[in-house]
Amino acid sequence: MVRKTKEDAAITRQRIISSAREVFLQKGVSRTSLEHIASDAGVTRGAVYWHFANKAELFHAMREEVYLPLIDRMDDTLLGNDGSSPDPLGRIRKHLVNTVQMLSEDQTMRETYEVMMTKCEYVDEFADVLKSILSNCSELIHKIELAYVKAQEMGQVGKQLTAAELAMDTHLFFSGLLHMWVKDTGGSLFRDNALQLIDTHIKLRKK
Amino acid sequence: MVRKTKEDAAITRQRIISSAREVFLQKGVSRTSLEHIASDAGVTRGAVYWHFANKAELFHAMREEVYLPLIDRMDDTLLGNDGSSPDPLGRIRKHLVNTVQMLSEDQTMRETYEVMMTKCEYVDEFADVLKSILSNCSELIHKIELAYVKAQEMGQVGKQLTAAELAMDTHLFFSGLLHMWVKDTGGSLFRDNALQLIDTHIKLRKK
DNA sequence: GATTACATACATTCTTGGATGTATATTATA
DNA sequence: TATAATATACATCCAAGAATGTATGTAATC
Repeated sequence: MVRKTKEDAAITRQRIISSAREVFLQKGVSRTSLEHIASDAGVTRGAVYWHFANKAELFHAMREEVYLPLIDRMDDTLLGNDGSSPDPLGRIRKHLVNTVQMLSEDQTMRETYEVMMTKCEYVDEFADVLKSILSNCSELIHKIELAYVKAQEMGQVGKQLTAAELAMDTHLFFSGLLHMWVKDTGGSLFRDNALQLIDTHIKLRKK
Repeated sequence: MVRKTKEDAAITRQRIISSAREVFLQKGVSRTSLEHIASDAGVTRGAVYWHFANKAELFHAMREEVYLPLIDRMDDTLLGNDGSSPDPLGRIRKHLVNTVQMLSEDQTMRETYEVMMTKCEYVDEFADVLKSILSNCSELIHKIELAYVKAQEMGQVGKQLTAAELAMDTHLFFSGLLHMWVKDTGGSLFRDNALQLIDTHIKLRKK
């Protein structure tokens, strides 16, 4: 009972990715063998090796499944491509809120973040993932900065600090929040208060 | 040539810890075998197993060597036990600056942070390390809050936000900064600008 | 002489990668 | 349109290495 149709194969591939995410989350990436993933997906290692050259490629597939659509959404919110009212500071806030809400609601995204932040060692084949993250950060900071420039032009935010400085502070705040949110599996410290923490951060630069 | 004196044994133990840190940094914790560590330290696995029950205990020893003294220093700076002038906002700033400077100057601390942030998977025996970190965060946030309370009493900081809110924002900013600092091995984005980023953050709440 | 501080040897368990098998889709051909 | 050829989508098997933990050996110290 082999040689399925292309659609069946695509389903198998997707199942393998989902299983990988789950087992990575439970065992950590290093301690997860391809046999673990295969049996969780109801296939054998043969299937895994057919779709992915090795564990690293599977990891990348898992990551991109979440990251690629995420970046698009962030751009829309931050740069105002979603046709909302011209409220740059509000858009920055909305971007932060949206991301946190997606983490809350989308289990796949939440698990992927948790794997990447606390269940993966960035060495050898995985080392360049960090480079990629850093590069994404640069772009994101720049987009936040653009929003702050507009916010300053509109008088939403004071000019005692530059837009670049404000953007960096916001980005660092949010990086910290995401890290703490993901690690705070109990929820009492950060997860339950994330929206309020964002509001605090935004209030600090109003007027 | 076995059975050294107690001092010799202590030196051996220390060498094993140092080697562990180096090899962890290069290979990641999971891919590091006790044989790797032993040969780097110039001993055999027998010596490693004599001093540590397993890799996890060795990891904890490596971590505590850096963390225990660090927490003491932070308390002194933040709570003003170092007898400096009563400038609470300045003490918060000093705490942030001190930590970044220690990261820059102390290779052992820098490597330990890098291992913990990007070369370790927090599963099974390592899972409770995250709990420990979260718990330390709570205490640290509380100490920052105390400093903000005093800063507000002295009029250094406005009262439109509570000290608890300010402390959370500062802590999240600094968590983000530490993560980015450690990952920014190139240095161009965060390492070279860390002190200025801290000043920006402090300026945002002055007056 | 007992214990310490290791070194050495061994048994076991995991994991990987590759080779090979194989039944079915798909495509080309006639 | 039927069929032959081939590529696909896996499953199965095997060999080899690597890592762990433990058990035991041993020499120096206390």
